Amino acid sequence: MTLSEEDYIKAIYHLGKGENNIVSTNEVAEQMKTKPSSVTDMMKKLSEKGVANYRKYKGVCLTEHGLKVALTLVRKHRLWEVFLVEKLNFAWDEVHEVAEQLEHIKSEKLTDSLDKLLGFPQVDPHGDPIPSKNGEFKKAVKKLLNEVPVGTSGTCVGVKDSSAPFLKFLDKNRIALGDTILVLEKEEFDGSLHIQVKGKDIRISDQIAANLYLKITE
Amino acid sequence: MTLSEEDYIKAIYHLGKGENNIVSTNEVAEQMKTKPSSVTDMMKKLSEKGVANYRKYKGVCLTEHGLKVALTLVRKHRLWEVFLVEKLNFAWDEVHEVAEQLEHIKSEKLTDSLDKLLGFPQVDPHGDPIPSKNGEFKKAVKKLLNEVPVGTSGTCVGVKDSSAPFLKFLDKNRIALGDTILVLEKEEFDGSLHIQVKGKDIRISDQIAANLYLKITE
DNA sequence: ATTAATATTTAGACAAATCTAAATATTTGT
DNA sequence: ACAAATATTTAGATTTGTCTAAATATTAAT
Repeated sequence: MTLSEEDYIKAIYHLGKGENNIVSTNEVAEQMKTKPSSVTDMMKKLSEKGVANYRKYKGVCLTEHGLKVALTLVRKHRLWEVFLVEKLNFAWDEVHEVAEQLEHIKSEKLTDSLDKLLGFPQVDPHGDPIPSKNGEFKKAVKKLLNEVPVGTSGTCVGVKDSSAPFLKFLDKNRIALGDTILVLEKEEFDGSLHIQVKGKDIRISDQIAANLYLKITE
Repeated sequence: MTLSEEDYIKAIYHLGKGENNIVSTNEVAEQMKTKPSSVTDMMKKLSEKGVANYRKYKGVCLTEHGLKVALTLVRKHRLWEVFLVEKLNFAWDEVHEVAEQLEHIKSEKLTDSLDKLLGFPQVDPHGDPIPSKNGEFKKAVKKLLNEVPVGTSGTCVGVKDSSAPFLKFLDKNRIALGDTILVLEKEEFDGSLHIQVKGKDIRISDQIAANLYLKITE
């Protein structure tokens, strides 16, 4: 599998939202930052190789085999992201570009050893689940912190309100993007929450919780 | 710099034995497993890019800039080899192929963080020195263990006698390829040695020492 | 149901990296 | 110093992945 072929497979996978939906030539072209005519050529090639089902004017989706390739790429990408953050102290938002390169390294032994070194992580630094060696993995959804039930654990991935006061609050309470948050308790009276972040217990109001996005794997 | 260009630069570097000697088209072709005509084309390109000095029929060597590129590649290759052995428990002889891929990853931050994670190693698992960030590095030489002075430390990289009894002796004494050996003392009378391997002190005869290759950085 | 707008494909060209075969230069042996 | 052997380059072709422009198919709108 060529570097370029792998990139197209990943594009089809991601545009299909992990559901392997049929995606259009133009969608792929936009994602890959190429022209539709280039996509048509590549779709024919991927079809011949048995990794994609392509029908003229109808769009393309992955075959069973293509899906396996895509999941392996996603697995490698996310494992490397964990490595960069956990072992090399990269920041949350610095890992993507390098992981795009590292995901193409071909060595099953390398991938599995890395998985082991990292303690078989379930999610990457963006809270997205990491496919297992045999390609199974959970779906992730993004929800506001005040909408999840008690006992839920997830990764903090964004804010709804990005005003200075709110961001200052988060900073003061040591809540940062990429942190894992566990909901310990919810106060019925005012909807305030008791949560755990980086091993510390804190209490936050419903308003705060209504402005924090969590990514949770179901 | 293209993947292919980088491979040619490394080939020129290695054929020049780290001395940046002029190397011939045919030598490069053999090393790269391509045809001489392909090499000619690439040499012209590398010359135009300012990384090599190529003169028709005369051969090629690297420019100052090309040498820098080569040393960066060697640095990355060897750091990844250390990573694979130290962190992922790869064996001595399993690392090369994967490192060939990893050395092309472009991220200065990644390289330097890796260097730090590994504790700024001086040599790779084959005993070859690792260039520093700014391109300085020591040369390594291969010598028989009985020929080095007391106090010398090096990496065990091979055997002269590969008979079963000798290999069995090494195994019994826990001496393996890739191990670091330090010469503590030499007995003048019979030339026997007192050495340290993996934290253990052992004594070996001159005959044993005369059949073990050590790689030492001067 | 036709036309207009949009999406997709085809045809032909290009750059990178390679190859083969032929031409040319250099080196070696006498 | 000259012929033979060897090394190197040139010319022209091929593959991969891309592009533009033109042709064709699909979809949407009246």
